Amino acid sequence: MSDQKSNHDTRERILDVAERMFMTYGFDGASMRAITTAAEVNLAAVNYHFGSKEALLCAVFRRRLGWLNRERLHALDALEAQAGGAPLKPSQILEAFFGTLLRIGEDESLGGMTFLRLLGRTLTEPADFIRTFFANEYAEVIERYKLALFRALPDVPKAEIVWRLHFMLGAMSYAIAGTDVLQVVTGCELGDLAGERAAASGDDDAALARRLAQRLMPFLLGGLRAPLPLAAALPTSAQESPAEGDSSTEI
Amino acid sequence: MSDQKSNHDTRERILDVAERMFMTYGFDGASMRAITTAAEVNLAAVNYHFGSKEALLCAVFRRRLGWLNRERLHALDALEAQAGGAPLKPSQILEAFFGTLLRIGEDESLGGMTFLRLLGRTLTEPADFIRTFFANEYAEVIERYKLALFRALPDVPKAEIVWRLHFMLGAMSYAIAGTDVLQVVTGCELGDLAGERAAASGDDDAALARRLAQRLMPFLLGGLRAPLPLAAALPTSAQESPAEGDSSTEI
DNA sequence: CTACTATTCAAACGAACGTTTGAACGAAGC
DNA sequence: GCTTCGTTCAAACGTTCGTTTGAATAGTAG
Repeated sequence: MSDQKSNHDTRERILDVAERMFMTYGFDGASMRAITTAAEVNLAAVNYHFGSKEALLCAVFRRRLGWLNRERLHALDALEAQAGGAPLKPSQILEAFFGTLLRIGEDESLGGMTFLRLLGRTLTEPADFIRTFFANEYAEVIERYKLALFRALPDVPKAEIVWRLHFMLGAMSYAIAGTDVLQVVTGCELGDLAGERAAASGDDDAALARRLAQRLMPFLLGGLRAPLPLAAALPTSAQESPAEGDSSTEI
Repeated sequence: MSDQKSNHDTRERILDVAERMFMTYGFDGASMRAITTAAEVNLAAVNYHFGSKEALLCAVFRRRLGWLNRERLHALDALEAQAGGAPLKPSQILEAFFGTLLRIGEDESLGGMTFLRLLGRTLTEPADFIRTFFANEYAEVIERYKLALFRALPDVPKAEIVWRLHFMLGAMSYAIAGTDVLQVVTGCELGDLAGERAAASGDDDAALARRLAQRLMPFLLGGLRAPLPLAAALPTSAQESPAEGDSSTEI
């Protein structure tokens, strides 16, 4: 019955199934019994190999985020080396950050759209262990990219850049998680998207990922370089907020 | 001990507490026992007044979304009446849609930031009853605004507008839900945001909501009007995709 | 063959969950 | 006063959850 399940085969099979079920049903909604049954392993296997359900979720993410964060840092290193000390272009930075992420969706061996959707969805889960896990996992990468954006946009207040980075992450997360409500909401009574998605279901998810990237990147860039809001009614932070008069057209 | 709890007082108190606890712990994470204990009502009160936990969540949203959707439709009606048949400006449409939403955050009697955060968070919950509930609740409003955007941006392919509406909803949802991971992620080692939020905690949430709106609207508008992606590698949908050459600067 | 380690398995554990029940309570109508 | 109806209450129901346990089963080295 059991073909050749080496020691690591069970672990990997659990991770694959857990990735898919956490994505579909959420962390609370995917029970250990459902996961282990679908993975055709014993109920106790998860606790034996990973320790707990929470540790399993972290393991699911660690398997993918290692590659992602490494690749993101390499991409930034390469860009900065190529620029030779000069500030990067915002479009380059976004391409390195979001393009690398979206490439996961095109490659099933990196997790594919399943992992992308899981990632986008899990970022909003309120459980504490998830929050601290992602904070630790993302800290270095975010810090590097934030500094790169600061250098790329010296005339934009740093707080504004952080806000917009926040907005961009949100737009991306929803976009990739969005088989949900929003797909239903925005897709109602419009055949175009449905038709596109139906046509894409024939292809791999890879095509959908490429299309998503092509659509998302210009949006993010447009948002990042949008005119600054008027400085009125922002009396608290008396930080660097001068000279946004003409930056509105040039940022 | 019990002051003067009229019949409706219990219902309202349950709704208030449920709103806050669903926001903090999520739908699964907030147990009936925790909710009823915090509301100082009997455990059976929820099932008596609302029928079930799922119905309670829907009631929490219905209490707020009624006002929101009505206001959104009125705002659009007013704009279109004022324009007298001419297409609206995209900024007007976004202001009517997102500005109305963000005004909730400024008014505690409309739910305040608590409800905004709950809304942003719940939109990603994978439970089926939540998806269908929001789909029904939002259908009319989204349809109206989508058509308004189509008329406002006649040179932009409709599918592209829907994508960008999707992105905007995502950016907004994350922005308002974002006490979470993203606040931690983007806030690490940057004193500005933390300082701003600390300073804002002195004020109401209203100040935070206003600041958020001021920051979010330009970002969304910039994303909506960003240059279109190149039509290359999009062979499937042979729809209206001409004339994006100069629309990149003017949309 | 034996001993040992790593893994799998069926079974059970205690806790927490959403929901139901039937009695008790209190104000209003006749 | 008595009944009626909407509401509250303590208690329990049955289910499902994540986790633990101890025996059974390979696979490997001595």
